Amino acid sequence: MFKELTDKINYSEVEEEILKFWEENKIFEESVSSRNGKPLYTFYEGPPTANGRPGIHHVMARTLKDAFCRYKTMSGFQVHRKAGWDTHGLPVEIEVEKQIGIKHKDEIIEYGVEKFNKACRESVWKYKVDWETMTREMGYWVDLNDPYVTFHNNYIESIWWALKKYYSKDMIYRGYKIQPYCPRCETPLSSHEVALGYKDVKDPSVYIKMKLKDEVNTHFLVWTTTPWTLISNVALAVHPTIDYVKVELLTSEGEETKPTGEFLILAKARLEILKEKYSIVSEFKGKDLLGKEYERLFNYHEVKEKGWYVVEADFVTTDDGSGIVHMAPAYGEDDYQICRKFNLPTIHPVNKSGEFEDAVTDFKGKFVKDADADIIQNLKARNILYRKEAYLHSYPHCWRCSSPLLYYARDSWYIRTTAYSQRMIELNKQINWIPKEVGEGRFGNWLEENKDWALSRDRYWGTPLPIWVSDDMKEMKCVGSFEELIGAEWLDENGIPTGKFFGKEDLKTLDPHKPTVDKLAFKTVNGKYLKRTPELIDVWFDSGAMPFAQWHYPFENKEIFDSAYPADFISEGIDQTRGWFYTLHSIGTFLFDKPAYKNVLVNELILDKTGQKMSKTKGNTVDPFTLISKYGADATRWYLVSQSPVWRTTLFDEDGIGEVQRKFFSTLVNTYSFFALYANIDAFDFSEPVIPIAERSEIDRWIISSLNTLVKEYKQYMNEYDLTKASRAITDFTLDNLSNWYVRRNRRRFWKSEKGKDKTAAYQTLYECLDAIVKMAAPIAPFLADEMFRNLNTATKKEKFSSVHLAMLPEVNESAIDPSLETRMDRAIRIVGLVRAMRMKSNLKVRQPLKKILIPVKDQTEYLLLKSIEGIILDEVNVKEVDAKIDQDIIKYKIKANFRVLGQKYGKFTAKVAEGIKQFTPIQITKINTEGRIEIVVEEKPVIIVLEDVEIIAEEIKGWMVESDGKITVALDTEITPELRIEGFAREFVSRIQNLRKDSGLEVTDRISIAYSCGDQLAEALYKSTEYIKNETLSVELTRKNLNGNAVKEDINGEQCEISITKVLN
RNA sequence: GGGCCUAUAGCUCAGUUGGUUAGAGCGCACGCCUGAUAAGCGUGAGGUCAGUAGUUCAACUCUACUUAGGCCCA
Repeated sequence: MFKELTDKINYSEVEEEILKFWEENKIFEESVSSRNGKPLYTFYEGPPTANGRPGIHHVMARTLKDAFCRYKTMSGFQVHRKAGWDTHGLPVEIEVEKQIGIKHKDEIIEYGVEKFNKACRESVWKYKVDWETMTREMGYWVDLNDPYVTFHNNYIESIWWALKKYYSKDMIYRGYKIQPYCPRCETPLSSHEVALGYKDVKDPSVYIKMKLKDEVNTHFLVWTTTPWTLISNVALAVHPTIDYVKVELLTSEGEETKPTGEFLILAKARLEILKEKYSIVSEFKGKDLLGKEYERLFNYHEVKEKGWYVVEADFVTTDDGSGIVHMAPAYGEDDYQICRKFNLPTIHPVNKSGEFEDAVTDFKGKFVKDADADIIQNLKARNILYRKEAYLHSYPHCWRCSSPLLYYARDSWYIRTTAYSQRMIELNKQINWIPKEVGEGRFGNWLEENKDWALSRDRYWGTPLPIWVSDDMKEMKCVGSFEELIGAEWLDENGIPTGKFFGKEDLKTLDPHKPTVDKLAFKTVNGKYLKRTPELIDVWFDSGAMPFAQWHYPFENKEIFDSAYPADFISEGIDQTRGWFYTLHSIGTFLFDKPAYKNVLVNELILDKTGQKMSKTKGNTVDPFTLISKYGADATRWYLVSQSPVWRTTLFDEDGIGEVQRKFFSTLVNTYSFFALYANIDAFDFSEPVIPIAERSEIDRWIISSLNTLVKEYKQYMNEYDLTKASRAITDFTLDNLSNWYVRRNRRRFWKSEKGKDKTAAYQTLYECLDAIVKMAAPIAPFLADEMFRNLNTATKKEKFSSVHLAMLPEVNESAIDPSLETRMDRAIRIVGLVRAMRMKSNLKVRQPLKKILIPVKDQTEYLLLKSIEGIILDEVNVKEVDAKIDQDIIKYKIKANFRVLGQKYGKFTAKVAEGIKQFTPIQITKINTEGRIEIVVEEKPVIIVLEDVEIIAEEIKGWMVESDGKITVALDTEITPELRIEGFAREFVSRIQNLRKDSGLEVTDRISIAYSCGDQLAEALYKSTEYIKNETLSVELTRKNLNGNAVKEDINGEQCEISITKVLN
């Protein structure tokens, strides 16, 4: 027996049952183990961080991951799915700081780094339960029992191994990094934190004159909004191709202007900033200025390198300022990069509280921002201040304490990624990006502009940088495994060697985090101690190392790693382009000289339904748990992937999930229920031999052909990682082809016909369709698909698999695809539509039989085509005859140009020829139609038009009602003869009886007896159709008698009638 | 400032190598159908295919620019 489902199905309950079934029977585990020995399809899970609650975008990302892993499993691959957790980094620290009430980084030391990190280690799992619940409820199959965790010792040891690889090839170096820094909290901020605190503020905007060394009385005009950085000025930058001018300032006395002998250099496009009159002395490009030296403004510091000359930089613009940019490498990223390029000195006279050091004698001890006014005063006194005003702009502030942030050069460790960026670009070409423009554009450009990776972080909770250095930084040692720590000497709290050494037994209890590793030192041959550099590494290195670190490679699992690198598939949000996608690629390229992944599916943001970004402050976030319990995971998943291509932004509208459920899911369930209802009545269990497709009826062959076409398309889309097209194709087939055409057209075969070959064929055909749909839907809607698969399979035992997720996808049966049959059916569907439209317009309901329709056809081929679908059309539109007319005496044709053909032949002449064709007389149309060619004259030139140059469509048929869709024209005979009227009564009457049966709650197999009372005309019609009526309504008796107004009153095509039905007990 | 993406009906989206009636769903109005139907089907209203210029016999489609929005980077 097939389990009967109703459309009142509670999807969440079904899903919970399926979850239990999966868990009790270890279906996920089996879906992996049952593919032992099969080719691997490698998937890498990008580790989420579990100290934030999961949101709807996580459901999206995980649906994609899950769908393709299931798809590949059902295609015969073995797909291991190891979960992972990203557990280090600033977000965790901030969470813990809040928890224990710390505001300042230094307080962590007071609190105790050990205690602090212990708290971090626990805080990491704050929302683990939520993540696990979400993962389970949404049906994301991933092995949560054996995840990789970035703070685990094995994971960290693998990272150390990788870092030593870098180190030993001289790929790690110390440098400066310009970081946003809060002078009050004394901590650098991440870009994420910076974004939180932009405020509009007024800063001084000053133009300064910088005196050229070798031109008399000539100054560069330089603009800055941070006067305090002028102390550290080391160069000026110009754009090489921008026009610059040298001007002489003029004084005016009355009408007269006099030269002052004072010259300024600035960008030509910025002349407007000059407040007095001037005359242009000369004009030149920026590159002509390169190398020109000028006098230092402030001489507090001695430097070795050459500075104070003009360099080129392409970020210089003429949007504001003077087109000449002051360079202070310690305080700006652009400045720093340029100064590295030209080997300029770096002057950093500011302490960690943001105050000038003593060396800056005039301003020492002042907070730099507060020193601005004094510096301006100083410049003014020296007559090198040209102009000063206020400047309103958006400037970042600390999100915790509101102090203006400073951009600071800080000591930092770098990975020299620029050394192999060309190789990254080459290897990127091997990666299949979906969509490809992310790979070529966003990611490609990022690689083109690659900068060295700032690896270190001055924080506490993270993977320690395994480098030990001497106090003078001259000696270094990089540790690439925990064993290499053996022999290191323990230090006490004050950093004094204790004489105790790290031994083999210490390996067992080692916590490779701070502060433990900081207590170890290596003694060098000349007696110096190497101590660990205090920094951690960027958490992005953690996640980028997961291909090998998840396996503790190379210390263990060499074979596993070798067979599982690179990944076949990864999928994350577009925000990972410069995050995980990059770090995987960068580390992979360097260590293994291979891309880390072959296919990467990028998904875009999910916005709310008005296109606004979802955020907690706006309150427009969507809670995945609520959705899943309300609609079920299947509908949510299906909605997310089918709504819009996943690599475009999705506007999330909850109503859409309801629609998916109502339309697709309930139609599918209804179709299944219909099947189950009659299959149970007829005890169909697919035990009969499969009827060859060739021996089935045409409509069976049609749906099987369409189904195979669908399977083919589906696999193509899935192999292109296009879930949107795949899901839409399934939906369209299920709704249009299967439910609204095949099942509707074939209902009678299930409930009427005797058992036999045709009925069996119908059951087998519908079963095969359902079976295939369920399998194709399984990757996206894993619950309902499994429920239906199991229901189908329990009854038929067609497959040995206990779950659809263990089964194989249907194969495409090419020989079952019959394109001409599909075209024919498409034609029939369109004709039926046209006839329905005409019935509509003349108010003739489909139950009223009509005499005939007439369809003009061009030739014998079309005639035969039409005849082959005649039966379907007649039955569907309730008409007695299809007349396929070839003769044209009563049909008026319209002719129009076939531009596609004509355009190639005539080029510029096309429009004129087309106009000529439009003017054809009916005789000319007939001539070209019968003779295949005709000569016309266009602009006095003879032109031969052949049949392929034109399209001829019937437009009107004399005396008939006509409807056309531009290709096919159908005429309908609307006359209702007495015989047709009688038949119409009978059809209408049957319909009423069926409704009554249904309303009375009768089973479809119950027998009834009917009594009715009505006028003579209707009674006569019913009498004549007695057999038909009894047969259709399963009634044993049909009698006319006086019901005295006590029964149901009906209007049968204008005739009043009373009807009563009674169930007959057998 | 740079890179990438997007712009088609009130809303969400299709639209093939350029070819002459630009489609679907939702919503709205009206009607029909129904022993699988809380469903479905049909009809109707609703489009300067963001704008401008260009290429072409022909542009929603190709090119350039502009405008608006989004994401990323500076």
